[in-house]
Amino acid sequence: MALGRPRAFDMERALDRALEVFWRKGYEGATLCDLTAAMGINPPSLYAAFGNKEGLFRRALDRYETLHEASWNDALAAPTAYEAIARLLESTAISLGDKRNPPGCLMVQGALCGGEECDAVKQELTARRDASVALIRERLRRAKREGDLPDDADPAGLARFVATVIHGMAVQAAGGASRKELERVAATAMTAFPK
Amino acid sequence: MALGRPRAFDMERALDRALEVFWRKGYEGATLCDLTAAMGINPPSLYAAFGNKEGLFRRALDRYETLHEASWNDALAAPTAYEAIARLLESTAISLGDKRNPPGCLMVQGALCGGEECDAVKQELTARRDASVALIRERLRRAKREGDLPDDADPAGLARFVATVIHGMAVQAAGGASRKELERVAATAMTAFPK
DNA sequence: AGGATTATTTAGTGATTGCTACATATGTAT
DNA sequence: ATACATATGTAGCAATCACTAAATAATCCT
Repeated sequence: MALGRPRAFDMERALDRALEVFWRKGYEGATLCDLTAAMGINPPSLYAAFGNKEGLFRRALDRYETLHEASWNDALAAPTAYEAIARLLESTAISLGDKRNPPGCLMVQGALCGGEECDAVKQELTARRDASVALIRERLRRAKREGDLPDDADPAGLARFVATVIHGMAVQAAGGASRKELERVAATAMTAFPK
Repeated sequence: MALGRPRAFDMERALDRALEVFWRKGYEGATLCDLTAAMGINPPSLYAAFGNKEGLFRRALDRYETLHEASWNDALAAPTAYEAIARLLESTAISLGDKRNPPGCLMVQGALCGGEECDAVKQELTARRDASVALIRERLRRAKREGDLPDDADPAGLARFVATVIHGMAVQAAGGASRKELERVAATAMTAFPK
């Protein structure tokens, strides 16, 4: 067992509460007071466990990605590229339309812009969004090798289009769009996808 | 002429500077210190002219919309719905890809989320984004009446799809996407549009 | 039992936030 | 000239920001 006095709060549970706050208010809008209140701990405990606000945010980002990893993997594991992207957009609509979650997407609204003190966080989010574009692109490249996409298809361009639709759906959801509306957007987007 | 001591700064010029700051940092991230420095005035002048930070932001929003009004009107005035949307997406790509502007779109990143003190601003932005969806929808309804869109076309759904792509492009642009990449996204989106 | 190590609570820190009181400056109306 | 009305610069307001010093509490190891 670890040395010293044991931690009195549950890390994962506290992280989930912090995630909820960041998701709802963004990096800049989430105050330490909000965070400690939601997590049920005092500032020194937060700093001992996570370093600082930015460290906590990065951990919350990891947690957020973990929560969505399974549905992304499931979607991209579909036999054809078309089906993979269709499932990806559908699961995005379901997740963004779920009113049990805060509205919108942490990867988008966590820090699209802001004061200089959140430049690093802004960069981190951009990098993670780009990583998800790369994930889609690789799936489409594979599809092209497997003859599943036409030879003249452009995996990079299509991947960016799909990501654009996903991020646009996140903006719609932040503005209160329903699951049905998001699913309709997803279905329309799929008509742009080579079959 | 107006009574009292005349204003020593140019309102429009000052508003443009404020717009630039809000555009780059968002409503929450823009401090009054940033704003007064950029506008070249002291806080009391700002408050006398604009009421408070939120009032200044709303004026900056008006100015932002004015700047984009012409290209929106031009695009939607195209003879066919297809061409109207194509032009709309193209001009969006050009505007968002113009490195002389701050990255991204004020309507999106101005306040997607944030602390409670910016709830009103968040609502205002949502309302204005919804208004632009309505603008597109009305153009598509007209197209349907004119036989320019198939009878089974869904103007509301298509309008929301187009808005979703535009807002997604704004997120890409905030992350540094180039004009070319945005134009490619726009072109791909158009393949989902009935011709 | 006693020392070492880590967590927690309390109570703050200096810096920055949006905003304003007050005195002064600059214009018009009479 | 005097009164009135509005704008400006100086200086600073209370509140909140992210963060921490210091004392105490709870565990392990010897």
